[in-house]
Amino acid sequence: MKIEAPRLRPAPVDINALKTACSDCNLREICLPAGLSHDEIDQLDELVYTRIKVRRGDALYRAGTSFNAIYAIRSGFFKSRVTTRDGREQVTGFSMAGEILGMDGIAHGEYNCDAVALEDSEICTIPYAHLELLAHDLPSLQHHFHKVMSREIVRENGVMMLLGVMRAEERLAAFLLNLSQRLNVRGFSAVEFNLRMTREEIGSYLGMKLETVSRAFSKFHTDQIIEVDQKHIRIVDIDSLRKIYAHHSH
Amino acid sequence: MKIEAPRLRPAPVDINALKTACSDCNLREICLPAGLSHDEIDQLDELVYTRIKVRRGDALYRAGTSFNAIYAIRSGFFKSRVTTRDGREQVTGFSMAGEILGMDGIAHGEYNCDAVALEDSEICTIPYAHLELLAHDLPSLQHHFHKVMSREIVRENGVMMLLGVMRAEERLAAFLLNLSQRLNVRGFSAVEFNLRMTREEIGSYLGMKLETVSRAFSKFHTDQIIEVDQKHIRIVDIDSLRKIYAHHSH
DNA sequence: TGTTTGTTTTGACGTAGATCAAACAACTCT
DNA sequence: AGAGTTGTTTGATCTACGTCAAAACAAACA
Repeated sequence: MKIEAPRLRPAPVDINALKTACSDCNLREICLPAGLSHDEIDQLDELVYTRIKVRRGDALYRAGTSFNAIYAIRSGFFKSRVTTRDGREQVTGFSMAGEILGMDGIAHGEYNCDAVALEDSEICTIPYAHLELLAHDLPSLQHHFHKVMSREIVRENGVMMLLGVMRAEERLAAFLLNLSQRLNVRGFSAVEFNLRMTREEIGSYLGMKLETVSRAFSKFHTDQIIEVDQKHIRIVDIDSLRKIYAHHSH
Repeated sequence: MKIEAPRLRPAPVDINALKTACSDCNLREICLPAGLSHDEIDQLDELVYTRIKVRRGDALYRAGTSFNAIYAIRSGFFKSRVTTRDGREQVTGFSMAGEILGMDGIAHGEYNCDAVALEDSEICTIPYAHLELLAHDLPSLQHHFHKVMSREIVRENGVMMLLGVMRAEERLAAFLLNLSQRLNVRGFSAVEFNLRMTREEIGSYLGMKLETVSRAFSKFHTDQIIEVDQKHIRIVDIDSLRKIYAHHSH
């Protein structure tokens, strides 16, 4: 029997539950409002007036559709992916509550990726034109938005490192440590969680085949570094995981 | 791998030669001023008051040093790289005239990469604090700066695709086509150019070993797709190159 | 001009991870 | 509850690319 990892999110059913403003949102320290004053967040509330639900498997937006908003994840989990003509997908990232999606659309006026929900999710829509106007009035918002974009650049640098120089087990260790850290920031356990994505999606993200992902999981299990039961992961020996990640040797 | 000692910026030789303003710069349609009105570019001129030279092999900035400016390449060629503790480098990008460096520094107040000149280069320094102020007065500058950052995100998406799903020859084809296109935009030949980087640096960027890069070049040569003489490249059959790139099959 | 040092090419061989295949476990839908 | 579908694990085999080695070449320097 699998153990459910602790969750913060209560499942809101009615429409009123969705009418949560940034100022009330428990993600405000992580999300776009991070670093803004109380008054500033109040102004942001007026900007983020549309909240939508995206069901598991549905796309929040698709590559090629016209860009006019960025999105903050209020709850749920997403993958971003780019796809080739011949149908092969590269997962470019996984995103969780408090993270921003859609910044790839600013460049050319259309999104570059698909953003697909890996579980039922709630999304705050931030119309980009409004954001620009508000950023004009709130320098700290402007600055923070730059930071968010820059962080995405830095994150992608890290993925390039992963894909370019690391071996299969190092990649998976890096992936698990990254998830662990981000979940921890959000008040979840750093050592026990449920994966929201398949082995194939992990593999696509890490540039390896699903079988190789599976084998690496099994190897970590054998070495008593993690416990794996399907999507449920428990990190038993995080130091070993860090060592595998940091080693990079050879 | 050679380790370059960090150097302080060399004194510019002729201050007048360097005193080119954005408004006079032939890169203004490509660089940060792109899309700004004449008046707006004049304002930008006041912002970009420091120009420096960086000699081949020297770093414009290094990972970990504190961020306070972004840089526009006026002339020359750069690689950006991230390095692991154990000294392995991943080249995250190559940059040429009109392109912007240093946006990775906004996220955490320090640069995430080293930016190393691959030839003697001239750089326009854009103090970030000033840029934020000016962007406040010039909405179109703000918008364009967002675009530049977003483009970097999109570019990195493409590299992830390269590294994640493409095979060696596809990667090299993509690389050559990308270089060709960017050189062409700048008024250079799209089919004949000199590489500024070594096989090893290309390999690091593309996630393959220098021998594999060399073999792929030789293969293209044998197949009469390109002519290669050391760093000099002539694309003979660009359609074949595109086919190799677009194919992605298998 | 010759010596050194770094870069590129090419060949022979090894291997991490891909591919193929099969059994199984877990969801979905009726 | 049962049938179909999708995801996961594991084994056997294959291969694209890495590794090692050596020679040719080019650039840097004395």
